[in-house]
Amino acid sequence: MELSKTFDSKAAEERWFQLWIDRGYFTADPERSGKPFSIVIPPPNVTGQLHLGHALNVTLQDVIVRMRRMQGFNTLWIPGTDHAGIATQNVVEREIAKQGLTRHDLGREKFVARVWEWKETYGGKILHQLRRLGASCDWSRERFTLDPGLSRAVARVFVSLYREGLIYRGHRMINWCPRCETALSDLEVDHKDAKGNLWHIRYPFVDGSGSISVATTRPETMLGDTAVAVNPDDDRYRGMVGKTLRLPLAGREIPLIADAAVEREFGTGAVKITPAHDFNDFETGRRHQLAQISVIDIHGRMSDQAGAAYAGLSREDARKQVVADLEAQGLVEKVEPHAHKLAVCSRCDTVVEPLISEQWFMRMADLAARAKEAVQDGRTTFHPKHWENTYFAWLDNIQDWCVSRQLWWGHRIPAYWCDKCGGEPIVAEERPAACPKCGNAELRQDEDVLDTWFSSGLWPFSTLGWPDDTPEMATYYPTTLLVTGFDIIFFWVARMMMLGLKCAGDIPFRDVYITPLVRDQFGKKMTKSRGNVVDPLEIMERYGTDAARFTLAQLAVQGRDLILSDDRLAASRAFANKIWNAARFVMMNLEGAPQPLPSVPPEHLGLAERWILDRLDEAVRNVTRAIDDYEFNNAAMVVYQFLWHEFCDWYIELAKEPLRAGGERAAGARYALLTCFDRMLRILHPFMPFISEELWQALRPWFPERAAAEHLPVAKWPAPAAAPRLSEQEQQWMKYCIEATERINSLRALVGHHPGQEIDVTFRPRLADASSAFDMEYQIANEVRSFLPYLKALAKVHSVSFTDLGRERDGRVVTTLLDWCEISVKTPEAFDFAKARELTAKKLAEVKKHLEQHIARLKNDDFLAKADSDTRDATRIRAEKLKDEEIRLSVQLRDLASAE
RNA sequence: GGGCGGUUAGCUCAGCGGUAGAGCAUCGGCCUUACAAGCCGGGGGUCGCAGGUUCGAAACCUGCACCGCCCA
Repeated sequence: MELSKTFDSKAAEERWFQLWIDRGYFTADPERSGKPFSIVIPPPNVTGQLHLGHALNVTLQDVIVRMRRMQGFNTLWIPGTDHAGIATQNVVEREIAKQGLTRHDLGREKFVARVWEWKETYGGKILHQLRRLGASCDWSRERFTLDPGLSRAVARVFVSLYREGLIYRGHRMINWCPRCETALSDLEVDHKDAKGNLWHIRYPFVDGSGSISVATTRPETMLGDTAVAVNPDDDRYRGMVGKTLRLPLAGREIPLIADAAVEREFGTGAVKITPAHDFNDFETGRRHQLAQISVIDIHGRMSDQAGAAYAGLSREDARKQVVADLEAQGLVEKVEPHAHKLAVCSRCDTVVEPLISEQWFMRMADLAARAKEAVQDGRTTFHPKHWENTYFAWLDNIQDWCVSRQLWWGHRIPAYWCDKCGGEPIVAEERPAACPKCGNAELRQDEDVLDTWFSSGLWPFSTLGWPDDTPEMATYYPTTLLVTGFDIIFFWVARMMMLGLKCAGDIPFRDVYITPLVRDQFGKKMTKSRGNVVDPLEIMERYGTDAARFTLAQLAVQGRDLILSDDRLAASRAFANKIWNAARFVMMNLEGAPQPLPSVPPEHLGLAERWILDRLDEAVRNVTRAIDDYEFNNAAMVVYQFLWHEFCDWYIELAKEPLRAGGERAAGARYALLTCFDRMLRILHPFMPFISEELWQALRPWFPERAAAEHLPVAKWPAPAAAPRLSEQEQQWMKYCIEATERINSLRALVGHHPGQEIDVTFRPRLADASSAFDMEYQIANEVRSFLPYLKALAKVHSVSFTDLGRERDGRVVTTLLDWCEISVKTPEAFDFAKARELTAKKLAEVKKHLEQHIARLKNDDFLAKADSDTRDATRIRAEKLKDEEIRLSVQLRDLASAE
């Protein structure tokens, strides 16, 4: 058997994912043993397309879910989508608009049927994209917020909260989107920077005693003014408060009032009050019992109350007309450019109109207080923790939530009106047969639907079968973890917390991991309007899904944004290639080897074999801890470092020697190579599920410890050995071996030998050991002999010799100093002594500088008195070494000078 | 206006009280039969600025500057 020259990521992705699904590896069973570990996916919008935020979010969830599954947890990861009321309705409205139809032409029933049709055909595209990422969700449990079960949960919650008085109907000011023709919650409104004007308009006093100027960004709303307000402490208007003004164009008489909320610095210090079209003015109007005159209707057009001259005009046209009319009357004092924030619908970007309207609201104060408590007392924890501040801040300033939407796509509000007796609505899960008061059977269900987030808020338990007592609820609720972006803390996290505590009787999740935001290579947020959105599918296509996932995990640092670059992706692809080729090397050396390979007890393994197995154990410990702590970047780095720089760079090279030697030593090396690969691939699997499975399957027949599991997703997470396989002495030998190899290679490059050329090296004791130089020589020779075969192979050493300090130094050598010895290599005939002197002098200067710093520290009484003893010792030892090195470099410099 | 985060090598980022690190890029040498998507070796940083705490600060505190985000 042989591996192809390169890894075909696409073929592996298709092959393994389908097989995993077919085998049911991701299918959860609440009755199974094992500690539960459950996650619900933050449901993406059903109209959604996979973007990098999703890709990151899902990759991180998958990393942790896969590890937990391998660790033997009873794992559940539920996928699904939300129905995205406005967004989905918009999509279908646009579609039928192509045939010149509006939803009203079709009627509610037909239109909703049409939306369902669209959903069945195109909706959930994003879930297929998540599959391509390798998401190990329990796809048999896919949920949709409009599913019958989830809809039942919605109705149950609405009814019970209504009965408790937590849901009520109110006549209040709300955000209204004139294009979507629906109410919006605060969170569905975006604030954009806009360049507008500040119009200063003169309002004359009725008594003819002049006029007062008000400044406004929305002159068209003046038609609905019912007062002008100034700050009571504003000297400019002292004595005028209480007088009556004549509202231009409308002709109405309105009072000049004083209100402390007026900012004296804004405009002229006098502001017009339009209680029916501005949130602040609404409050001011209430304080002063002002009339509310609605001059703009739900279509965003001027109403009859705006006056015959303006009724029917759009807000934009009305503004032009009002300004023109005021100018004609000479009432526009000045117009100045003004930068301000514009409130727009987050779905369609239309300027939002504050309107007074009758809507359904959820009382939030109490729910919010309990949601806050749960985080304060640590039942739920945010990672990183500082996001708790954002969560608290929102809950502290919470307003009642407008939950009704004037849409057709969504959960229709379970409230029924009796037009005969016209009383309170009847709120019930099922349509009542008749009005309980008058017996009228012709009840009319409320036209509105609920905000999508109402059902999303129930997601952590409605997906588990709530309100029924299901085994899923019993086993998996509260869920373990929610992984989401910070922008969703209000939408999901807070509302899930409130509703989970209220309805399911417990927190919805124990941990909340807030992912970084993915930015483009210039550090800009990716937005459609900027056009800098990167398609993750394209990235997966170009670099392979494994590389894309690995890159995202590697860059996922807590508390910092993530900048994705091609360089990083290419590096991950190179990593996959490296693993692939390491496997090819192993395969090459398996010719004729028995399947499975015989197990070799540690005491029969060579030094290098036991060393790499110990190092792997350390890597396993570190990667496990990092994932436990949601440090995905560190986890990925541990795997990368081990695989590439320990296993490939060192162990594979070390193994070549025993493999060549054959016999028992080769068997030991093969054992170590295969055992490493088995475990390495297991810890790689959460990050790179496909290549790991591909190689695991290829090598599996030879694994000395044949796994019970047939495939990696259900293979056991490796457990490190209880004790290290190397003694301390042996650990030191390996350290010396690696160090000596690096130094000799460095010397080889310095003297200009060809990389492949074998060289002779001399070991001698350090100058500092001069007092016992002879013993030292003996000891060093012993140390080196314990790893000499490795050294010869790795550092391409032809012969080694040992000498004590007593013997004459040959001037034509270059030397390097280690903790335990110095190593010299002869210089060739053609050697650039001047350059070598320059380098040595530079190094010497550096060493001197460091040495002086250390000496100064050791002479400092404060340091000696206050630093702890470990630090003092370390400083002393370091100073000795520096001194040693200083002498050695000086000697070398002198030698180089005399040798030429 | 309130708040949060960031500022470390050319780029992307670790480190968060005791010798400044990684990956990529760069430079020199190697096609050494696992891998040129590679191997070996090297160069490169007064850790945003200014104060303070400390024997000692990239790290802790304060202020400032700039960048980004959230909320009003």
